[in-house]
Amino acid sequence: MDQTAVLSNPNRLLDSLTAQELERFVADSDMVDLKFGQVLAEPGERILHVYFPIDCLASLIVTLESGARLEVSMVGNEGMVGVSLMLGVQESSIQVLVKGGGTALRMSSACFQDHLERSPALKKAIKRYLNALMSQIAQSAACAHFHAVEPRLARWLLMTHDRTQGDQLHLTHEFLSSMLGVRRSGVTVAAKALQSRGLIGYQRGKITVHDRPGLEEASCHCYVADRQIYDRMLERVAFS
Amino acid sequence: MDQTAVLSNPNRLLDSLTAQELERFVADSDMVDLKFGQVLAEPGERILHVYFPIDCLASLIVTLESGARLEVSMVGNEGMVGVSLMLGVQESSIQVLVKGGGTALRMSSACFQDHLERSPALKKAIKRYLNALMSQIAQSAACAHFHAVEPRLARWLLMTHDRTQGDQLHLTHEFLSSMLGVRRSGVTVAAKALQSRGLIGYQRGKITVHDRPGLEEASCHCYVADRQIYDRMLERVAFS
DNA sequence: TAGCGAAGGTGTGATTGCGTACATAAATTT
DNA sequence: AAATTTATGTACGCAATCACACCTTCGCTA
Repeated sequence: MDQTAVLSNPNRLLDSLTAQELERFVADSDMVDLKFGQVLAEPGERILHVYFPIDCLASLIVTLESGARLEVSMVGNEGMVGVSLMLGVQESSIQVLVKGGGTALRMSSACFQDHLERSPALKKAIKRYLNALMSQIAQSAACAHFHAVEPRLARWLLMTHDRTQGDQLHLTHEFLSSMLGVRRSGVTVAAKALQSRGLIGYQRGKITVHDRPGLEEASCHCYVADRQIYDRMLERVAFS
Repeated sequence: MDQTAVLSNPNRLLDSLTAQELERFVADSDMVDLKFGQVLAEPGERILHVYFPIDCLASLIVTLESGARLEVSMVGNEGMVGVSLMLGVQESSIQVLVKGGGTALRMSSACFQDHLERSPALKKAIKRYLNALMSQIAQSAACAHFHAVEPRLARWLLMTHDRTQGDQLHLTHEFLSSMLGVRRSGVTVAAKALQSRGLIGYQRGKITVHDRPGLEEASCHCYVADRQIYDRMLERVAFS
């Protein structure tokens, strides 16, 4: 993706920037290619860069002292990595992992903070995003606690699908299990159930979404709730 | 509690304010008495006031469409209710319930936003609080998902105890069950287990903490993790 | 002081997900 | 082509929790 493409279809948090602001923003950032598995932030470590996903996808993951892991949110081109800088906090409190390779705009922390001060539109967008993110994490907390693996898997696939181009996702059961916080074989069972109903197909780390409406049916209401959170956020940015 | 007492021992988010700032802040707010069960915010509804607990305690609660409820965070005098205003969002995304009666400083939303603009120290403190809150919600998500009822109950009691004066807590099993997101009888069993080990005592809605170190032993590591989150936040406020 | 409602104790069977273990199968390397 | 690694399928016993139900006890109020 070249500069032109970015300027015409950037990260959605940048939608409300004026052409000038956007141009400056892009000029001050690098277009980077992020690979699956890359770690963008580690709890307790300093945030050196912020990332605005364009067509990549990242996960926010909590790790307990037992080693158990759970994804609490995902970030696609509706969001950014490194929000806490906007709160004046230089260290990440959570791990951020690339789970879908692709491009992102990367900017140094200092530069980002500078842009925040200069552009009220950017600041406003990021603020709203932060609010959405928090709501979403809270929703995920309840979802992970109350809902069964199968609907959660369906939800997760939908959310991932929404944030990705194409219907193919590079995801092993092993990986999914650490996102959902369940055993690998638990994922296998749930995935088979979805597959047997024709909703998805998969083979060795490649999941294909076949029937979105069916998946929505199979997922918990949290999928809809979640979409609403981000839709409302983006609406407001647009109208403000 | 009178004005003088408040000025000498206010909510901890106000610690870093200068005497002048604090005086103005208090002058612009009301001292209110909050009762158990009072609702301070409802998802989707407008935030009319913000609250800075002095010796009361509130819960942030997510309710799913099924009616299932889960507490994702609690707010004592280390925090505030209505943070999203600092992000320019006027509606609460979560329910806030008073679970420990007491006093709080209440201020109108508009006035609060005004103070935020005027006082960099206040703004800084609230920002850091927001960051802590988000980390804490994420931690709670993993905790609720992975940990058993008994350690979670122990953790919950400790956290509540930390934010309350005295060792007596007004809490029925029914209420606890909706905080932890489990059945009422599940709480009964867990509470009995803690009681039989001499860690707590209770009778008809009154829980007494007998052995804090013992409770810490019985709770999951999340209690410590959580304390660290807020300790770090307050440290930084002090040094900044 | 009788009655009522709220709070707590207990039990039973069903279900979900865990821990573990082992088997198969597809890709990758040698 | 053989060996190895990675990914997936499956099974079994166990533990936690659920859903439901019923009983007891305490404290308030009429």
